[in-house]
Amino acid sequence: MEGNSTVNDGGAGRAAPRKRADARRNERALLDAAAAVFVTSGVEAPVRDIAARAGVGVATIYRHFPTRADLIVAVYRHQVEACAEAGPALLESAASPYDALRRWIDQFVDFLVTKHGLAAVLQSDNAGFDTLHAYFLDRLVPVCSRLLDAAAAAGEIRSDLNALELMRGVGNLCIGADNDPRYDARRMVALLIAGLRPQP
Amino acid sequence: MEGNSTVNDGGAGRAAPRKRADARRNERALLDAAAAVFVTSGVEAPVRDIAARAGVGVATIYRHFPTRADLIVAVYRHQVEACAEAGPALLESAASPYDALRRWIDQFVDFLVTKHGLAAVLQSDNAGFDTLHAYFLDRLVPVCSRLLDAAAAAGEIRSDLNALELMRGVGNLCIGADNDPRYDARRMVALLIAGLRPQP
DNA sequence: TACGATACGGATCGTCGTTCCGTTTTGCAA
DNA sequence: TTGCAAAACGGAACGACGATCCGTATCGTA
Repeated sequence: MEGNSTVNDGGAGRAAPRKRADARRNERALLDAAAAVFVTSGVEAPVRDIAARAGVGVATIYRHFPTRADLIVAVYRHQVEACAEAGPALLESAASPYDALRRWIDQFVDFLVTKHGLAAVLQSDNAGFDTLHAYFLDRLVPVCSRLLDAAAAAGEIRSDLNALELMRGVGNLCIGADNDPRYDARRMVALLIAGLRPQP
Repeated sequence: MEGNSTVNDGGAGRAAPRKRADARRNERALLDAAAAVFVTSGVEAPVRDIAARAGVGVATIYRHFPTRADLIVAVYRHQVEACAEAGPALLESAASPYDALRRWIDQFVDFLVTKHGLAAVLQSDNAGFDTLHAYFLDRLVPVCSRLLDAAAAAGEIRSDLNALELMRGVGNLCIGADNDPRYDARRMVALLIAGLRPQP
């Protein structure tokens, strides 16, 4: 678990051309800088700020992460993976499939609301963010779908539900959850999840 | 119901200084142009586009509508008012308070999803949009609150609900409802409203 | 018709994303 | 160690945009 983080090391693929030392150093510096700047200024922080924090020129950022989406994905990949892997685990440990679903969504919400502006950008129709969109959806929708199916099979929720739609709904509810103490995204998400139950 | 649309005509106030003819003409032209451009390019369309469409210079836009929020409010004021007034009406005509609430939310959602990018900007933490935020909330939250209270009094929904939070939740769910046929905001909102019912 | 106030329009400034290009660094081989 | 080509770098430069400034044109009135 090391080496060229973003692209290489698919495992089997031919020729890992092995990047230069300064390139690897800068990529690491950029990831650290981006993570730090994201915390204080949000995921839409100016490119120049991130470059400055990392002590590199702006072009270097584009060389390593062609779009902002690539940078964001790289920064949060670990946490997204953790969330994805938590799905099956919860399904085993929780009292019921519905409970597993509820807890998993909670975890996802916890992740989102602590990332300044991530939820907002996650649904941006801005082309160039569709990579980000795609990554999150590809990784998490199947997990959510499994949980949904299990809960539906147990008769705990309605069966006409679509995982992608639910994930987007939850993501949307998390937008602006920071910077306004009057709005509690967790409570709204809880309401949405409560709405999944079979209607009387 | 005419005259200086944005500021004057509060009714009682001293001296409606009566703006110049060209000023009134331009304000009207700007409102029409903005409405048209918002439809095609969304509410975040470049200021220059709107000015060009109206046949005026950019400064004129800022003279009449200091912030973009002012322009958006002016363009949609009628429809927001209509929505606000529909609340009490529905409460009388609907079969039950919960039904009135459901229909009112539906109407609000219909309004939001047909306005390119309005829902997104409605929760933007960007200062300068807080005028917009404030207008929508001031006008609609009390209406929603009445509906909520009525439904709660009838025992149709839980009573621990907050109108502001609900409005923001609904607004958030409407973000990105256009430009992605896989996401149906109406369905998610319906789920959220279903979640309002007293839990078993 | 003349004049002051009002409003106008486009030039201008600062910010930001993105690209371009001359320079520096690195890895490797002689 | 030294030489060199490929790889990577950094900052200048460009275009889009929001916002402001200022010289000019227009309107209402005396």
